[in-house]
Amino acid sequence: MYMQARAADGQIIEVQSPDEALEVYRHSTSHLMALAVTELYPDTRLGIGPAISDGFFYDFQRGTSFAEEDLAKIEQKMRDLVAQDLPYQPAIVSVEQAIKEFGGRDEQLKVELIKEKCDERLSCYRVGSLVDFCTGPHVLSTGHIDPKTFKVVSLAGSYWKGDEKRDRLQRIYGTAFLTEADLHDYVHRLEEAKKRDHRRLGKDLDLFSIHEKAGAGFIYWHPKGAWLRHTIESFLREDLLRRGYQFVVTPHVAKMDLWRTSGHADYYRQNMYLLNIEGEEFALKPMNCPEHVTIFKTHRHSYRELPIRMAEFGTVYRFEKSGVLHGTLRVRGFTQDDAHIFCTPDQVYDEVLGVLDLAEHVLRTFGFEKYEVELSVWDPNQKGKYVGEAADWNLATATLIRALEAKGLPYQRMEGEAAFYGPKIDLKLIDAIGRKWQATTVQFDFNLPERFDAGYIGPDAKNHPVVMIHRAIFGSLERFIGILVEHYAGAFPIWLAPVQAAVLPISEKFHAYANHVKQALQSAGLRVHLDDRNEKVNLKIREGQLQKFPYMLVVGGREETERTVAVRNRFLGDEGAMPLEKFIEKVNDLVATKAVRP
RNA sequence: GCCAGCGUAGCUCAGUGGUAGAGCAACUGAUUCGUAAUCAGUAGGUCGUGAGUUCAACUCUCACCGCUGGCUCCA
Repeated sequence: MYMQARAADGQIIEVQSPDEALEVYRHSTSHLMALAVTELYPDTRLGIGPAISDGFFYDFQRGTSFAEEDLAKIEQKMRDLVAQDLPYQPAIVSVEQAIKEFGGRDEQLKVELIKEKCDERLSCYRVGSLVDFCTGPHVLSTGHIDPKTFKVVSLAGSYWKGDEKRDRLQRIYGTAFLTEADLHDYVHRLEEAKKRDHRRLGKDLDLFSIHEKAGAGFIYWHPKGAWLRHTIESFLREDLLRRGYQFVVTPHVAKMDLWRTSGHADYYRQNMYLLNIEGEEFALKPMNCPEHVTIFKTHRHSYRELPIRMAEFGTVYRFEKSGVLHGTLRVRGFTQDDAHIFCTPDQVYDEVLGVLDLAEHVLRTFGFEKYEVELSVWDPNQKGKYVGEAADWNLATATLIRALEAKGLPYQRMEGEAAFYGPKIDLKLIDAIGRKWQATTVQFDFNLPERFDAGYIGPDAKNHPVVMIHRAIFGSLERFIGILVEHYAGAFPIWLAPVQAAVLPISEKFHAYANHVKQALQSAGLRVHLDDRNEKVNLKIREGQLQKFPYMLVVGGREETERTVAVRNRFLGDEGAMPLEKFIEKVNDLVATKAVRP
């Protein structure tokens, strides 16, 4: 057993799993925080206060705002309350009693919640002066919470029930762990994540910049970042060609006519950059699909030509609310590795399987071995929300499931999470420190073929609506590169690294030979940097390590005489001298095999 | 967009109403060096932008822009 807890019926129970114990502990700590807050600020009303993956939060309603300096006071108050060892006392009461109790305390949000969730009876917990509507269980008393295991972390705004039309609440985040060591590890993980932050590394490694003057959410790729992009694009382009894709290129701007046909003018307008030139309306494209359908429609297609797999590195522009922008992970202009597969219903299964296969291969190449799969399906009770026939939806959903099962991919079914135009599969990458990132998506689109009247001629010589599958593997290059930076903490595999080797002459006397080495590597197709500053080799190495160059080649008198290079590996340190040709061979081999580590 | 915090030199950050500071980077010079920072000197800022209060604003007030953490949304 991991912990004793008090269940809602007053019984002492023994919590049987560490996960459950942690949840009880955090939930109890969130009540402790709510007690501290309501004692310090009696004009505060309660929202909800659950345990979450990194700790807990509690939402409060209060006329005045909490300030950052209040957090320390709250934390101190919590410690005082721990010292008082107040019991968590459950009670089972009727709905009428509860509404009277919470109504009397002017806790209107709790009253609303109780009316919504409960029929007859419900449980409440009292701790000190705080009474909360709660199913429990909780720790026995505040004395069972170790003051060294929790922290009040941050302040945020939130909405009641997550609805921006409802009351604005103030959320206070905290974290708690069962042991002091766990809390310490958590703080350490946060620091580690901070070191990997792609915004920090993007600046330090000179990959990209964003400019206030030019607009938030637009990325300027510097030479090193651009190399990454080109390398990633070339890799995918070659792979797609092998898999029977064709590439197209479409404009960044189109007349509103096109967006009216596609429906974007009605349903996506608030996200679009609109232009009015000489009285005519245009928009920057927020999606590539309408233009791809436009190309598809330039010919009549026989079923014999299908499937057509039409790919583009398509740059799209979407107005996003200022508060959501985040480095390269959430921007206003980005390039999707987009493709649309036009096919017949009986080709759908093979095509979906092909996309999953592609995703697996691509993601593995970039060092992502693990990912989570979500299948988003419609809500059959709300058929009015969706376009397309039930038969299409059922076929598409069944096909997605069949393909997932064939690949042996476990998945989570997300009821009612499908887009209005079709069901989809999303893959979430899990990076080196366990965080999840949305990347690959495979979506059916029942909307555009109908709106554009896109079809093919079947064996029966009749027109049939074409099946359209939208898919992206990286999602967007901006986001994917941001994820890659954080995944590798900037130390890219050598095939991706913007600088693959740096040549470090130990003094000016060896610049000639260093130049020779640089030329030789460059001629062999490698990306190389010559550090010919008048600095000590120690400094060059330090900076080279911080720049995460995969290899540094120290050259001095010995190397010049013996026509070698002294190889320093970014991870392993000094590897000793080797002939220049041998080094080139070694690196070319690592590049060709796309080795994740040298 | 909403809540809170923040915006000072290229970068990291001091500076609470009275003449703008440090370290690193840059530049100049010296040093010619063997696996994570050589030494010295020089230069660099309308303190995010615009209004207002004041004899006086980096500092106080308001608006706007941007950033950070969340909410909502999303590739």
